[in-house]
Amino acid sequence: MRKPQEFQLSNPLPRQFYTVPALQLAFNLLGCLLVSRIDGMMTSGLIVETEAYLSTNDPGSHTARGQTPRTSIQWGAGGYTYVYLIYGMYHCLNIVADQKGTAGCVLIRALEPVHGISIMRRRRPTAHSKTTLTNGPGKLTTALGIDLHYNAADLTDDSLCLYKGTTPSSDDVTRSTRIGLKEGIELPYRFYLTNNPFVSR
DNA sequence: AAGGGGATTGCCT
DNA sequence: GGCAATCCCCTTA
Repeated sequence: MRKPQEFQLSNPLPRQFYTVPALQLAFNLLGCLLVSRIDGMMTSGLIVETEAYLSTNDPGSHTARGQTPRTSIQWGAGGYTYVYLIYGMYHCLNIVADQKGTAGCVLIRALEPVHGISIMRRRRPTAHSKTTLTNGPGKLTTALGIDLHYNAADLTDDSLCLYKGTTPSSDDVTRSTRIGLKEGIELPYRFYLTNNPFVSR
């Protein structure tokens, strides 16, 4: 478990970090520190689980049937958020990948809490352990205070941004199929830190 | 431990 | 009008 003071919180990751293909970004995001400065409260966590959603040849992606108002942010440059409401009550945070003109994004599925753990507990009173605070895509957005207001946010600003955290070696990363989809279930586009206790179930 | 059902709403056909 | 990249609670073993 990493302590908050171990992390350098100047110089958010730059645009060029994000303007790479979604599969590459999904891998590179593991170990990065995601910081939220929302409603005057700072919370953060290390990214331990991601899923890539591609622009084409990916029936599981929201962009599979072309551009719609909701998904239009994905055709812009990488480094913006794509936040959507799911099942009427939860939000999912994605990070747009690739250059302008190409869709593709990475779903953040789980975090290891670092900063503002007491704030996260207040936002998620049903979580009765540190693990269940952020071990799922809907849980972590609630814990960090992210909703539709933070769709299309620029991650090079600082209300939501990323910092260099730990850099896992490829030996520490497991690749598998994605979770919860009806289509594209056979594609191995999920990445997580092997044996990390904060990965979703 | 595992599985089923209900909650709830913006977006797309 | 019918989903949907989820979570939580309740039941059964």
